[in-house]
Amino acid sequence: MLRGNYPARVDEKGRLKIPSSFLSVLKEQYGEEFFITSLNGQNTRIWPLEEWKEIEEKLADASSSNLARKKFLNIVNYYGQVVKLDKQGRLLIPPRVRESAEMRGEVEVLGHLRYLEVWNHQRFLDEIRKNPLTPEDFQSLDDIGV
Amino acid sequence: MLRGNYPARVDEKGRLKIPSSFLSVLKEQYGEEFFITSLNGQNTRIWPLEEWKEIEEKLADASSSNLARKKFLNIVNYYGQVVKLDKQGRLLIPPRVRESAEMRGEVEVLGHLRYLEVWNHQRFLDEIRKNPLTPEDFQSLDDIGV
DNA sequence: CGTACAAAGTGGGTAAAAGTGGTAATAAGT
DNA sequence: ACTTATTACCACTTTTACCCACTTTGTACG
Repeated sequence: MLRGNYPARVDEKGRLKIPSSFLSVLKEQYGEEFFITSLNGQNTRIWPLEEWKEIEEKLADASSSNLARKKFLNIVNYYGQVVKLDKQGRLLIPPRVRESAEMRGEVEVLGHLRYLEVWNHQRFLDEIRKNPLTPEDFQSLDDIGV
Repeated sequence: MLRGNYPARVDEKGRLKIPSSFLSVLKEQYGEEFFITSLNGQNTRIWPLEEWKEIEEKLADASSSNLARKKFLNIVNYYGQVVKLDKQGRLLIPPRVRESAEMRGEVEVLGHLRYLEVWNHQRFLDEIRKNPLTPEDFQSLDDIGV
């Protein structure tokens, strides 16, 4: 499982070094292949290919007339590419995502259990400042039992 | 399986270079022949001929009075042609499709597991801009289990 | 507290592959 | 038979993936 947050950087060639704490888990539990995409152009999602295949299967089962499904596939497919790790444990961020999600320089790599989410550092800061946890959120979390 | 998106271009002769990541899969898993058509005149579908034959068989089983089947065959046959890869891994887009789906200059080649979908770059952008994922969509995807 | 060793992270060069455009040859149509 | 259109082939340019080497950071031990 992928947890926590590690800073990292994307070099000029668009390569993202996966922090070694994530890397060891990923290599061991999954393979060397990943599906890199974005749901909104704001940040990047990195799924181990195996996890992504499961999602594909679930989507295949859903009605093909489901509008949300169609949109989701369009967007995710638009940004997405299958990428392999290089020997130094880096992933090449596809150009589309790189540009749209501003994947250069300092970034944050967040573990979301089955996938990683990558944010431009500055954008991430702005985001959490704009959206602090509200009393309603705490209520909602409380309901779940957290 | 065909996944993700690679930009490509259609040259003045109407030839589409299949991005090499797709090409290797296609050549290996299928042959050199493809059925190129469109379902709506807006974008292009490229089926490996083998996959297309399977679809034809399914259609053959369906009742010949089925109206949807009739319409589908009409449209698909109107646009469709069988095309072979050239030595450089390019496919000549049939003129009708080329014109109707605006297959010139920059295009997006999207992997849909068993076939490819090709969009005019600008048209595709307009499409996803018009249809962003809403909170309701996320709810709906959540229901599917994604 | 400092030094040395190991691990993690960074940068860049190069060979191979991918992409592009053009030309020649063949076929088709008038 | 000549012109035009189509298909196949060839050669050049650009890009990318891979590999190697250096730098920095963290850690352990003297």
